[in-house]
Amino acid sequence: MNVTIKDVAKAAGVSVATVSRVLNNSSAVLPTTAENVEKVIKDLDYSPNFLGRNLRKCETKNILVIVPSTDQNVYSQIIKGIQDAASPEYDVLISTSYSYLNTEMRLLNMLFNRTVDAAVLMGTQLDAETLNELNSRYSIALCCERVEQANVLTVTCDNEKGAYDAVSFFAKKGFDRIGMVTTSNRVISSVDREKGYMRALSDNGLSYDEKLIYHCSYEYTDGFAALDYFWDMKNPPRAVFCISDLLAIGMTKRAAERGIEIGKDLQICGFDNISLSSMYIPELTTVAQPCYEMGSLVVKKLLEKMTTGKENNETILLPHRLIYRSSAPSDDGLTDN
Amino acid sequence: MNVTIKDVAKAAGVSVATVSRVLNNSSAVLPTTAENVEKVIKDLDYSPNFLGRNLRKCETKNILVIVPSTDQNVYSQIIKGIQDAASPEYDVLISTSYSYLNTEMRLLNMLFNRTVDAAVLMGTQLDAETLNELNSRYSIALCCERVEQANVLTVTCDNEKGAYDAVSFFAKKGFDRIGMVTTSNRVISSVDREKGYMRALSDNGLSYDEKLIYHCSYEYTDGFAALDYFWDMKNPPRAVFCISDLLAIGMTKRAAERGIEIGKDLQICGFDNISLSSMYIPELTTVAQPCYEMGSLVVKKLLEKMTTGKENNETILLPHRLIYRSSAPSDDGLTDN
DNA sequence: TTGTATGCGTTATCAC
DNA sequence: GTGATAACGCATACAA
Repeated sequence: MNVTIKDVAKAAGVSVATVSRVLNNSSAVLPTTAENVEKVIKDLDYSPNFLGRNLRKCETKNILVIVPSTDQNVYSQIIKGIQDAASPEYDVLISTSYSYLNTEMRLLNMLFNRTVDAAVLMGTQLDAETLNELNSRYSIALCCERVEQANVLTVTCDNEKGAYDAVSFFAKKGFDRIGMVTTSNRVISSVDREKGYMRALSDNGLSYDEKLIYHCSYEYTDGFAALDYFWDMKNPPRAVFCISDLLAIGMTKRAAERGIEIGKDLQICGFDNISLSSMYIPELTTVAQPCYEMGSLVVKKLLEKMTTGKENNETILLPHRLIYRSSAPSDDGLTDN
Repeated sequence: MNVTIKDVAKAAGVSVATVSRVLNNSSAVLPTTAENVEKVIKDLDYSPNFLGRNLRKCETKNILVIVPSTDQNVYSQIIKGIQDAASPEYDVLISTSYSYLNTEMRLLNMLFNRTVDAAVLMGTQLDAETLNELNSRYSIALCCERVEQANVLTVTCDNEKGAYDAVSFFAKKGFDRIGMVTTSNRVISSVDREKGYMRALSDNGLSYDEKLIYHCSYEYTDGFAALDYFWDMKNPPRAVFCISDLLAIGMTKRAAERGIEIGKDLQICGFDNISLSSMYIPELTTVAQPCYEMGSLVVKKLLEKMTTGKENNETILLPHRLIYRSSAPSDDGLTDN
């Protein structure tokens, strides 16, 4: 077996209590004995077993972050914010659910069995009832994707307003037929972005045409079909708002294949500002989520909640930002709103 | 406090030992008592505290995976392979080091303090000596990036041969001046890829010209300067091999800005086959690493090592694949080698 | 300032 | 088939 606190105590000629004390520099220990113990610890290359410590203290200083995936999305940027806010007090453990409810449940076991003290759920598949039940017994928070009726600490951005701003921008630029690509899956962020689209149409005196809405899945390749759908209409929209950058990039890719020039023949705006959006050719105009801030804030609030013990189930909407790049018109001549 | 095994035992009118037995269905329990206990477990919504279990069993069934980052690289694809190979017996905990040695060391504490049973290190900053020391006391493995002199279980791909194939391809297509973009940082995969470049030149009767090598960092934006460097030469190379897709995409982006047509004026080949490489315009010719297989295999071998207790510090090179896309010539008229 | 003793929640060994 | 009970490694209340 490994070297334990007992071995250190024996070698140092003190009690385990004293060793424990120097480990946690909890109460006063004579400098000389402390020095001696530390020397032994180094000599024996002792490293405390946290299973014992955690069991005793009823805490692990681990935070679990469940993300659907880490490829081509906003999560890796959010994770950085989470990490920084948690460090150095807490370690952040990331796990991917691949959007499977079963996998997510299995990962949540780490919360139930005390492997972690808290969990941040991004794009959760859990329903409101389950979340509320969970929230009453464990420290959890949502990030990115809120859940309707869930009374759980949530940090996200104003998806409705983000979409509203993007679509209003197109309207103000003179486009009267504006398409939208959204998900068939009724994810709340998509629904919110659809609402923003609707409100922008209405506020700008544009009529709603259901043919201008294209429903599909999340994949980049779904953007191909979206482009074809719109461009093969009798009277194609000349501006399209996509509820995600990935779909927008899929459209752009397909447009290039068909010789359609994005930013000229067709204007496209995405949502998220994933790192890819500024790397692409052409660069993608998009609604930026404040990823780092979202990650940072959700952990800050969560830890606050854990230390104070005060209930806090607020939903915080962080401000988005419309980023003008080449896939859509510049913002010249428009006053800020 | 929470409901424990004791509470269940009391409520079920049996001993904690019996409850433990039904939990682990270790030894035979009367079906009727088992049924009863399970009912109580459900009623009390009991969930075993793994800190106790782990402490007792000296294992956590957790595997730590340390990655430099998850944005725009091969790691997210490798993680999927790791996850699948570990599941359902082990949980996979991912943590990002952002390539900081200090952070990596801090994360390795989870190994020392028994929060995890094993660790997979990707692109580690640790030196061979430290790794060997670690390997003698803990279950670790390297993936993606090997470390010279480190006698540790390693799964990666044949970087030298991958580069060799890419550069040979250019040579066979008639290019006699082939550039290379590599990292100033002496990372072993870069060094191996450079070696492959050299050997391909030599095997194809091409002379080495140090001016055709551009050294920079890892960032996508470093590709910009690389493009400028080559294109502003008196006699620019018409084919360039980049040791990473990200650098190749940076070059492509800058080329578009300058009106240089990649795949026509200039041929570019990357390395890695990150998901972005097939999404980009133009699509990137690249050397594909078998990411999923690498992740899957490293965990398989690691678990094998842990269960059998047999030492296994082999280095396994998985086969790469040259993927022909639009940023470089097609492979028409070339025989397979 | 330091040591002794107890308990955290669980599993495993031994009786019965 | 089941129940006591010791142990896992540690932190802490209490005694000294």
